[in-house]
Amino acid sequence: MDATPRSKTTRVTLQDVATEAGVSTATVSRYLNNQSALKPETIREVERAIERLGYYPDLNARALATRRPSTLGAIIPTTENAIFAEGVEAMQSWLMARDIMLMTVSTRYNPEVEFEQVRRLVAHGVSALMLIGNARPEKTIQFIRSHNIPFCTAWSFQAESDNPQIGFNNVEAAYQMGEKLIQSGHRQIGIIGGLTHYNDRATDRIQGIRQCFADHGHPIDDELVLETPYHPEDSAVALDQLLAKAPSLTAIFCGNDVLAAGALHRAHERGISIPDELSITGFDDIALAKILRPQLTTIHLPHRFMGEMAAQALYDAVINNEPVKSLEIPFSIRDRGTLGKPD
Amino acid sequence: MDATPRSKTTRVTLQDVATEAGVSTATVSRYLNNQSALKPETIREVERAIERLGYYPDLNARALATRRPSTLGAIIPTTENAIFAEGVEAMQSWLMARDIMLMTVSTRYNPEVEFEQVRRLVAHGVSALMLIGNARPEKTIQFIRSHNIPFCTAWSFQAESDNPQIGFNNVEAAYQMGEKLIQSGHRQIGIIGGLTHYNDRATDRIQGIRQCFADHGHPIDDELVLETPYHPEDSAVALDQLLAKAPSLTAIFCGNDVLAAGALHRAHERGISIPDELSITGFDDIALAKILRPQLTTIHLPHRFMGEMAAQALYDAVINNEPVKSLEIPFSIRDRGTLGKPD
DNA sequence: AAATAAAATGTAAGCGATTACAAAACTGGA
DNA sequence: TCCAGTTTTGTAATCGCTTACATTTTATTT
Repeated sequence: MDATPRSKTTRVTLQDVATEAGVSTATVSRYLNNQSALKPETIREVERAIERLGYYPDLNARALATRRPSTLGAIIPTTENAIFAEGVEAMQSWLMARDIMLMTVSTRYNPEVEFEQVRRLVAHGVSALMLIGNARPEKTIQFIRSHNIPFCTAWSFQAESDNPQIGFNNVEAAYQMGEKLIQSGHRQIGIIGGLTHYNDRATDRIQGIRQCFADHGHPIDDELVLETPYHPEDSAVALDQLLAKAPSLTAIFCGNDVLAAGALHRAHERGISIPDELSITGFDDIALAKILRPQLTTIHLPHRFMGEMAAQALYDAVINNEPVKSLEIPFSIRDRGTLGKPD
Repeated sequence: MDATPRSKTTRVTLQDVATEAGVSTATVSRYLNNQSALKPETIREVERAIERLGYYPDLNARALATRRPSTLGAIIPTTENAIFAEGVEAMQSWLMARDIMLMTVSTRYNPEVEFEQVRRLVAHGVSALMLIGNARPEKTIQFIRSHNIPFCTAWSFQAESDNPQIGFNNVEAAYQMGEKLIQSGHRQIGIIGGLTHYNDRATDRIQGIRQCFADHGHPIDDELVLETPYHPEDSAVALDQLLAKAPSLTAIFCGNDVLAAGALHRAHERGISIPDELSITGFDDIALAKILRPQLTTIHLPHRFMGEMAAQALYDAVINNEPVKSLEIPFSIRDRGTLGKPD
């Protein structure tokens, strides 16, 4: 294969290849970027030199010289929730096929960390950025804008935001789930949502479901709306609290599938039969949703698709130098086993 | 904040800052790298210039000039399995605190893709690499070695491998789970393992459990050892096959928690009571394990810890220019609800 | 065969940083 | 006041690549 062992320290450079092939660096570079015509003979010569030396280009140096996009950045709250992991992985494959690297970093839902990560990625020369959601301190977007870096937000689509967005309408989705609940006969429900601080997805979902119930004449009391971190244990505690406050609840709307799983688990522990005695709804439709018993009634989101669309939007933006186009992604309700009719 | 809006195209460079501050680029650079002493007055001048211009260094250019490590690479099979996602996230935090960027890419369990990704990351100038497991075509490690890039493998620790490894002994872990099964009275079990092709974790786990049962005089028949992709649906199918072949099985050893979840789900569908009629064991102890009913009996691995250790090992290697030190990570069995005694 | 156009290659100036080495500006002691 | 010894700062080469422009080769036309 790439035979000759080279010195410990030095790297094989374009120059080395050029010398080996008996041509100039420009010619090798042309070969690499298959631009203007080279003599077949020269091509062969260069190819052999590259082969012999085991040369591969230094992409940083290239980026420095061309100022052409070679990496994009994605900043997500966490990779632990499959919801983002899947989307980012899809983004990555899509971009990689076009020879663009995706740098992914996470923030643990902390807006200050997010700001730091933005700076870092920008310093690293990413030519575009994807962020999750629209809620964050102003300075973050300001910083991105002031550096003329194309960006989009994803996993959320809010008519009122002027960010370029590749996402779905969380309010509407929650609202529709609400209608489903009402249709099934539920009148008094509790909510276990995510922490809404700087999290528009969590905020919108709660707002959507409350709006819906209010519109139908069954407003949800403030004290039946709980916010917790996205962990099953927290959700379990929340369920207990909810049931303590209002034993007559017939359904729990959860801000995502992880919370729903936690609630479901706790309900089982308490010997509550789902969905006969209590209905539970999720949000996201992660793989987990189909493994639980009963399978989770939840809202399906095409995460991979969304990731690809985001990748494409940013790609187009940096390649064609256009503004990033927003795109609203559709969702759908997956009616499975945790939503039933109250007695 | 960083006030003055700058031209669309140009980037603020060291030179700009130098001019603005009325000093040379060397001085600004010195300020940035807080090396030799600068006059307090000069420092103030430079700071103000940086502030005014909103300057931040181009890390690629810096990397080019210094040839000092600024990014490491991690190549994992997939981010969709929480097992890797968690570990990598821990790596990342650890490194970020030391101002090193981690570039993560995934391979979808394809060794050719992995090779490609290695090349890519190397071209991108990562100064060290982490790979998952030891099983892969020789050329991959050869390539890394030939470029004098420090690396380690993780999630697997095999005495016979001469790679630097930060991982645990999969054979031994599976063996211990086997002893637990035998201790509980199981004599005839089936195995649903991952695809062993270029996957030493899957291979070792299967080997460990078989070895154990063989050692105790109850060898497991070849046809009761199935390999499937890591998806619950595949595992469900596998369970059906196993039960068709040998209805008298009293337990199923699964290669990871996802497979266990799939088997568990299918068992429920078939009305098989777990663990009374059938025991199921998992491997990894992902968050899911505690949400299932019954909670999964599985092998706990400190993923975050492993990630941090890998980060540390590579960091030490690139900073101090030492060889990467191997480290065996301990595991432990979490005995929960899916392992019972056969009738 | 000479003149001219087209094709292929080479030269050298960047890209944005760092860092030897050199020069300038201060010290303080005689 | 002058000189040696420190501090502080500047000059310019360099990292590995791309690319505008210049130059040489080759092909085409007359």
